[in-house]
Amino acid sequence: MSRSSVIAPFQTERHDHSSCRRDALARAEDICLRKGLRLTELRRRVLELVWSGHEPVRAYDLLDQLRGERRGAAPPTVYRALDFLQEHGFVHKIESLNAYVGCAEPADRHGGQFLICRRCKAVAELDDPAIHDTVQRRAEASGFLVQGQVIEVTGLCPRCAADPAAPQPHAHEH
Amino acid sequence: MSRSSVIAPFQTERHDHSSCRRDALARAEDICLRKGLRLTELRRRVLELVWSGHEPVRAYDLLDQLRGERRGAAPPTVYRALDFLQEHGFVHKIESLNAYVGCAEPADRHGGQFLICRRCKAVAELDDPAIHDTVQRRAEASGFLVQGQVIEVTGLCPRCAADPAAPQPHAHEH
DNA sequence: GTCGGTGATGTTATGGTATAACCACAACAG
DNA sequence: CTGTTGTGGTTATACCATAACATCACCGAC
Ligand SMILES: [Zn+2]
Ligand SMILES: [Zn+2]
Ligand SMILES: [Zn+2]
Ligand SMILES: [Zn+2]
Repeated sequence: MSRSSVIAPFQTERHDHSSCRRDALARAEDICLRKGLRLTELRRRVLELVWSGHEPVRAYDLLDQLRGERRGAAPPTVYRALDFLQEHGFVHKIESLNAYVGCAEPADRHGGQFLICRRCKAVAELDDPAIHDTVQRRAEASGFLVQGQVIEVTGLCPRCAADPAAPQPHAHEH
Repeated sequence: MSRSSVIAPFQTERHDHSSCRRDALARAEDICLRKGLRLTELRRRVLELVWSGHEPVRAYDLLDQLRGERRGAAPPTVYRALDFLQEHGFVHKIESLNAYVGCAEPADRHGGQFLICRRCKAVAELDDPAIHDTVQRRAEASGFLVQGQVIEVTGLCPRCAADPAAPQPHAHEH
């Protein structure tokens, strides 16, 4: 058996998410220290907010939260922090949702493959070589030079598929 | 040899694009006739505009063109037409560009797999079973119930990869 | 020390994408 | 004729993202 390609699996309803968040921040701090990157207070806080759950977070939701904490927060505030975090692999953008999720394995650069639950909104991240290589090979078969892959699969996570009536612990409030 | 999985290949610099456009419109008219769908003047015109080239077209570019032809054109005008065309498979949305391309094989419903040239902006569409099945299998291996796939590959088309200095026949004017 | 460069953030404004809500009207079935 | 449905007009607003310039902290050169 090779290692699982699931690098951020769907979570059980009552997992200890504070440890997810803590681990992600610790990893980011470690990587920035080793690479000489500046994980400033703002960038650290935005990463922490993105890790408030396993659902993609929208930029203006982040902005609303920042406005409650920081004088003068504006769209560029959050987009610049997100740019930094994306550039160094700490968060991914979900193109089909215009929203952002934390990456659980930022150490190695990867495009990311995402399973997005339509019902509970949770996202799991794969880094499956079979998917990556198949896409790469079939694109090259058309003479195309591949530089990046966007792979976003929508559907139902195991829990929502099993019990469509179950509560949705992570659903956004509106 | 099985049939090629490329359903909308990259075009040569000087292909007869008016026949691409004409064929796409004829196919759409035929399908709508057989399915009892109403390809109205507006919808037909939007489809024609989307087929102005092989590059994704933005909704507000369509709107600008409609405004020159039609009194009272507004965002809902174009988005409603695009909704119809997407729903019935005549156009696809490129999520990573927020733009729309015509589909050359609208007969069978498919998510579409897109090769997007960063340089000339042209898009080729694949409908590769190997990609589709690999994504399906690997997602199911995580217990995920797949409902839709977004596959968008960015890079360089054969012509741009071969000659990075060549002119870009389809580039948008600004 | 202070000068100047660099990178991060503040600040204002704008551009780009998409939908809500309500209205008018045509086509059609009962 | 009348109610229903589908299409598009119209107005307004929400949501997503960047441009451009100002300010400030930091740090090394001198
Ligand atoms: Zn968690
Ligand atoms: Zn779910
Ligand atoms: Zn063509
Ligand atoms: Zn190209």
